[in-house]
Amino acid sequence: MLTEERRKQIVSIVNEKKAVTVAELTELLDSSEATIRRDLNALSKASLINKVFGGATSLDSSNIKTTEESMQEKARINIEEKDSISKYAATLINDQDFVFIDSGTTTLKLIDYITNTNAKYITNGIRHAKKLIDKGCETSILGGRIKTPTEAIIGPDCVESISKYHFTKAFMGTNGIAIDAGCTTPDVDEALVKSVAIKQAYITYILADHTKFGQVNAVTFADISKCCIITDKEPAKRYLEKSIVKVVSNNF
Amino acid sequence: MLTEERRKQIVSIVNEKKAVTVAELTELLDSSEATIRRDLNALSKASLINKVFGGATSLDSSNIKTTEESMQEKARINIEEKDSISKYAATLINDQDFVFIDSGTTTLKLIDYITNTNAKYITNGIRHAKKLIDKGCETSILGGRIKTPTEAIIGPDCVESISKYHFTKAFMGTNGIAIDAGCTTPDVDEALVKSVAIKQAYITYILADHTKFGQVNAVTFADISKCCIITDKEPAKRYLEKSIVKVVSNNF
DNA sequence: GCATGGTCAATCATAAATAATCAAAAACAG
DNA sequence: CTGTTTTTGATTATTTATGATTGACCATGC
Repeated sequence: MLTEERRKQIVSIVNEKKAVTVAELTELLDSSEATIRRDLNALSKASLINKVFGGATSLDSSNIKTTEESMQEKARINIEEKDSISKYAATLINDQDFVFIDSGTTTLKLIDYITNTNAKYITNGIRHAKKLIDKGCETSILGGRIKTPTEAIIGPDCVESISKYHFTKAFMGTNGIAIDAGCTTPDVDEALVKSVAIKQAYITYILADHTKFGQVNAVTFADISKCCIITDKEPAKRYLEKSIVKVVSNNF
Repeated sequence: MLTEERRKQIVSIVNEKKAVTVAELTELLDSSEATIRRDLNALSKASLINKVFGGATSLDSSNIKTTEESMQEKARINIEEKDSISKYAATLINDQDFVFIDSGTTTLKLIDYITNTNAKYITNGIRHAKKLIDKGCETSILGGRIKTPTEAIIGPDCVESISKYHFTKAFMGTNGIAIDAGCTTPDVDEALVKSVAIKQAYITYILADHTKFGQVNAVTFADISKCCIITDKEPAKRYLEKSIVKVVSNNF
């Protein structure tokens, strides 16, 4: 088999399986370990695959895996709940919508379930933008300083440019929801961006699993009376009185 | 058999089988290896097939010249050259620099070699931003519409926000460099962003391997007299007279 | 501590592919 | 028919790809 032909096959296999070991490739392509290793080195150098210990992974999945600890750990918590919340939220997007997607893990999950490619999307998350593009959505990104470790775009430039847009729908994550404090987050700059985005949106959806209720963080970015909350378990009655709450069953 | 006739047959065979070895062709066309090789060289030069070690592959699977090649496919061309160019360019970044990094594959490679985390960076490439962040650099991103398939951020928002910045250094990729046409790219929107970025930069470096010289694309974004060109092979003398050219040896 | 199993880069010899060169054969113009 | 050009096949040295081997490295378990 031609070298180039084999390498193309490796790229296909890696992209399809997302992750593959050297041993699997030697088996599939009937080559020696040394050859496969050389191929992986070459393909990695050409930025066509991501070489890891023991094999290779596709570039897409690697982008997600390079996330810093904090985000990874966060994502592990309440996966089931976040999944159904995201799945439901995605159904709310219609054609012609101009959608703002906030940075954060819940909203990142939301993008996985988005099927509408007729709507237009704008986000302040680097990874969110990349994911939307990969799905074939018409995507814009806000400009500004990138904050580590959440990889959210923040700062005066960001706030200024949001003000020019008018969203039909905004999907926001939050660190806490409380009656008086409203929606809160620990970072001042992120809070500012969120609050301006909400101001520019016709409808705002807050995606929050049940653990977020009662939590209060440093800065408030939204009053709960002005948002629709999408969650997985019915919260205390006082929340239902003050805000519009949609409860999504776990097996939605 | 006529030479031309045989060559046409080779093209058909290659296109049909997608990949074929020299040995197979000698068998099928009843010619010597030397003849087949000569044919492959000629057909490759005429851009009718893709010559690889051991045989040939069809063009359609690897590169379509009609549209802009996707980022992935571009990345595998001239790896060594791009490597040494990027490596050198990275050494030009000092503390206190405010650096603009253009979207594109060469500049993406550049980021791999960046060691200075004291400088501040701003880019219009999604992947570029992510990579800079992962390296621990203070990074900003321009806002605007994201263009597929290059994943560059473009549009009026983008142009407007660049104008507020003043870069000490700008690193730009290009599709072509010519004496009269200057630096050119096939996309109008990308060209606009590039030209504004250059205007806001104190020094502009154009990263271009030797294959880019003499190429002209649809839109000009820079005059070569106003940029420093970093390349891998000494170009024609007329370029040296009109612009500042730094030639980086292959094993830099 | 030591051994073990797995991965990996470096090295080597072998095999294959290639470019360069040359001479013979074919096509062609005068 | 003669001299020239083109094409071809064979031969050569050079380059490239490959598989096997070695020792290094690291985590795991004894």
